[in-house]
Amino acid sequence: MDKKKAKRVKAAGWNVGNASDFLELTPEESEFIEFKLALAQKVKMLRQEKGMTQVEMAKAIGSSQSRVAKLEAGDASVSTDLMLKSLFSLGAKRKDIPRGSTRRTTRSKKTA
Amino acid sequence: MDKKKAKRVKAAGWNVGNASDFLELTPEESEFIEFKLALAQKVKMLRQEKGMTQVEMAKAIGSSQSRVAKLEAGDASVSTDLMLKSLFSLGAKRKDIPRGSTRRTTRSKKTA
DNA sequence: TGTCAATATGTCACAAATGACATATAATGT
DNA sequence: ACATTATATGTCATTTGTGACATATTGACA
Repeated sequence: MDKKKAKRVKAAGWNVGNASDFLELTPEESEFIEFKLALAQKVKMLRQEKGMTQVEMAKAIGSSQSRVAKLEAGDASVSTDLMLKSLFSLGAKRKDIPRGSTRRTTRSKKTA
Repeated sequence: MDKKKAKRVKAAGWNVGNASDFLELTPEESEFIEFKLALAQKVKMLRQEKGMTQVEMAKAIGSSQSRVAKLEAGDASVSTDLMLKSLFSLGAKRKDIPRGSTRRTTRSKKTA
């Protein structure tokens, strides 16, 4: 069924328990998760654009490299608060907050 | 100096310590706070549009009336996560997330 | 006036997120 | 191959947010 989405979410590090659990996601849950994933991507993008390392980024927001890594991976243990603080600390404004749907930038694995 | 902003923030329930502390807010801190205030307003607006009470709203997001009240008041003890969950549970989509600046809807007090 | 529903405010035990740290795994250059 | 730097993953003690509850305030309607 909605395997595509399941894979997207799972791939981004969300612990959705098991596949059938996942399919129980309400629309608002999906909306929320996708928003967080979009935030995560944006943070990673902006940081790289600025040529910063995760360590530098961490220092900028008073956190640690490991947390930044989890943040960018879209880990469920990271709050939107931290993501937004990161975004803003990268110079983003309110209007830069992602609204469109989560875009896959990677070229999809090579069907090994 | 920036008294207008100070009043706006303070009025919304942010504990900014004292006025001089407040003036030390970095641009990203301001951006973050204003975003949260905009979220709070939007939640209140949508809920009222739907003719829901805070109690109903609370049940919808698995929380309590008091927390919803604090949320809508822009209380600093409420996370953006809860605000976003509320927004989405009210049927908002990602594109409904506020981007513009915080608008005062009230007609400004009548100069006592 | 009193009553009733909605909202606001304060507190607290519990749960969730945090930064820090260790360590593993890329990635890049020599 | 070996360094070196960047990023990923896992764990944990402390901090922060949470729902629940009591209670106060507000507003509307008789």
